[in-house]
Amino acid sequence: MDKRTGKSVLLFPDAGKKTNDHSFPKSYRLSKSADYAFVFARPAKSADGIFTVLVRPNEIGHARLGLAISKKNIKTAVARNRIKRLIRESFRQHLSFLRSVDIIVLAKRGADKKNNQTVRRSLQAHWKKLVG
RNA sequence: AGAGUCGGCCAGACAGUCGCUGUACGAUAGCAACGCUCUUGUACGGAGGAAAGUCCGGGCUCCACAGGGCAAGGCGCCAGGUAACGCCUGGGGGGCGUGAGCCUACGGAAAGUGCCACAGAAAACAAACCGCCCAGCCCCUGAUUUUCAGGAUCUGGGUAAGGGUGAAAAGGUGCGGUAAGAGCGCACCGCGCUGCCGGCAACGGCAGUGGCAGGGUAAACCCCGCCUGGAGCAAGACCAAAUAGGAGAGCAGUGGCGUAUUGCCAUGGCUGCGGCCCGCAGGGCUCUCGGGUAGGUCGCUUGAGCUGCACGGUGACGUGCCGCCCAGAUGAAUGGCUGUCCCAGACAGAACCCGGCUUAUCGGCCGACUCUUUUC
Repeated sequence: MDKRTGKSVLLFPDAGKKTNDHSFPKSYRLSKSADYAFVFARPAKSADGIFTVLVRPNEIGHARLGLAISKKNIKTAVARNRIKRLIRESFRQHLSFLRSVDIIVLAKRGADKKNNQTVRRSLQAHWKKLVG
């Protein structure tokens, strides 16, 4: 695989460098059922064969991420963990690009069959479509 | 060298970089009585052998509980280990394998009940299809008749050797015996009983004795012995906003009693209808209290713990001493990217904690042992 291809996929050339913008503390996650209900009520949607992404603007001033990876769609705990980690990582790297929105990512059946690069590209497309 | 058996161990590695999470020590800010929270720095920890299935056994928590019995469920050769077990260790019986070894729900069928397809005469207080043997009536054949010999049908009786059916048909093989047969008799094997010996025991060995009891099935009911109260960390304890609801207290004023302050009694308060009063309808505001929801804190990881050594034990394991702290998340951390290397990385993710069992699993390493072949 070409080294340049891997890096050029990122939206920001400085992604991967040490910047405060790329930390991902607990306050940047949806942690209450009320937060989830807020997004599910009036979401903007974006979907492909891997994920369904729901977005709703919030008043907090930064983006927050919530995950809904069902046991029904992805069987083993190991596969669910992998998908969640990839989503969080992509969210973290695009945090300065994402504005003040609450995001919920739902994984579809078969998402665990895709490799890491495919998953990353899918997520970038979702961020662009919903926020850009 | 090949094939195999048993036991133990590992679970891609390294580097750079960006993150997540816990603890410790700091820094900044906020609330400010210890302290708590936000952000942040440094250091050190951060999934498994099965974390899985949730099939057993415990700890822990709450509820229930005088004692005993019944029911229900589980377990089932013997001894030991253990907190406990359906687990483990050692031993015995049975089965498989040339062997190292492996498998084994392995108590009771002379307490009772049920079931046993098909085949077969018969599947259970035994019975007799084809047979074999004996006797009798009548008939046939042979030698002159009686008589005798042979044969056939039928009748009565004996028999369980042989045939055939079946997973299984009142032990097996052999010799004797008999009309034919039969443990009828004998020898060996099997079985039962008795005694002695070995063993804690299961059980084994030896000797004597009985001709020999009687189908299978108890992961069918059942009998015998032993065990079991129920629910689970969403257990349980604590803090506790908003809203609704509950309990209590107070709230302008007016009149009376009282020397007076205080106090006591009555009325009454707020909203709507109404100009006002009466009246009717409804309960206002403030504070306090308790229950309790969202949410939060604890439970939450120091434990039947791990390592090493010594001792006891065949072993499971136990005892003692030195040392160690080895995940604790909670919309849920342990990862992303880049590079290098190789034998190319399987199954798979902690959720209160332990002990087991079962199931999934790429490959590799170590030790002990067995069989076969070759060489010396």
